[in-house]
Amino acid sequence: MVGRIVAAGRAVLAEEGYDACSTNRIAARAGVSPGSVYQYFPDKAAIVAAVIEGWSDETAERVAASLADRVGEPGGIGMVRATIEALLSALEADPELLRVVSEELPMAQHKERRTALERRVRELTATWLAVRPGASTAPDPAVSAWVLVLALENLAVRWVLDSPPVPRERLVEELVALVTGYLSAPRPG
Amino acid sequence: MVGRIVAAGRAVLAEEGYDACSTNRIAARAGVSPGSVYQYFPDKAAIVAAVIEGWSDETAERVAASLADRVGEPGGIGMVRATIEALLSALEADPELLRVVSEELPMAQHKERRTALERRVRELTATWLAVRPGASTAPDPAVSAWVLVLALENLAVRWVLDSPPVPRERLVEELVALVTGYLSAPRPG
DNA sequence: TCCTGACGCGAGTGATCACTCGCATACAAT
DNA sequence: ATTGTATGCGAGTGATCACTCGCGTCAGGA
Repeated sequence: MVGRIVAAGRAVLAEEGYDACSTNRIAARAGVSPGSVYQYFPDKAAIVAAVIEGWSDETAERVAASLADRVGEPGGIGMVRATIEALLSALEADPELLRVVSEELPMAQHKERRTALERRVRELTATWLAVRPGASTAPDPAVSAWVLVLALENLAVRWVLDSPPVPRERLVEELVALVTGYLSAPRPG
Repeated sequence: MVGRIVAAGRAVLAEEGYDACSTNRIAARAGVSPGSVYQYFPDKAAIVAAVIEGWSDETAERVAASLADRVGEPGGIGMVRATIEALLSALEADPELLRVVSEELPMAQHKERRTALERRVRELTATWLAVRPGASTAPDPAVSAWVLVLALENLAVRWVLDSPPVPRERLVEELVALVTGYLSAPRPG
């Protein structure tokens, strides 16, 4: 029952957008009455939160799995490319919901949930940066991870949502160049 | 009178957030009656649009001026750094409004206005990339500009809004490294 | 002084929507 | 059969808010 409501919420959000996502609409979509919804959720925000949590977990899992599996491996360009591919695939899985989450939802309520995803990926990235060959000469991995994750996140999201005239392969090459270039850039220190 | 309303709208948006930004509140803040507002604006969205337009123009002007003045100059690291500084300064000018614009406003209505800002900066960047020394060996300037602008935009915005523990000087160094590293990264082609 | 019309006023209106409450139903225990 | 309970129902409610409309007010011209 909870599952049905969350699934309906997700469907309504993805298909009709946040503005059209009223509690009655979710209930109708789930095939239950508006009253029943409130036996399982305290308010509308909780339903939306559950939808976002589900999507966020799915997305994070895909990216994190790709990173976590290889944190100990000899770092190389293959690792970078594989992670970028994983990120793109994860975001491409449900573009409509991605659009709602990143463009329509009032961020105030869901900021923490979204940053949790980012933080998880960032920590994995920092770990990988720290153990990678040549790490001793590099600056603070936490800062580098922050830069890389935010840069890649925005580029990947915008590519999926705005579909600019850049083929996917080309995008991957650009992102790989961005990461490797940044990591090997000369520093003033 | 129009100016007063727009100024009030901007103040309410920046100080109280989008949710609290009702037409009556804007009117009260402007010291006029709700009815009077509708002699100058067709609806609430128009007021918000005017506020965003003003902020967007200010912001774009600062960044574009810094870029446009130097498009013909011998490109170098100084140019990159100066532009990044200009971007940061522009976004730091009104952090509260930046927060509302990038986190609270329903993007659906204002997407075009926001992308106009990005497009303007992107085109200037593409021009600079095309005439810069070594441009002939580089790939499509439009693609590179797209990558750079979106990456820098997100990093700058998040730095201003989330104030991570990275000093401003350090951030500038990281962003310069990101740009120079990307532009000098080896390509498969 | 009187007229006039444009400007601004603010209580009111209609619609929307999150949320509630009393009822029906189905099922379990006796 | 009868009672008790939990589950779902859906019309209703109260609050919010964008927007309107009829009135007062105060210019400036005669």
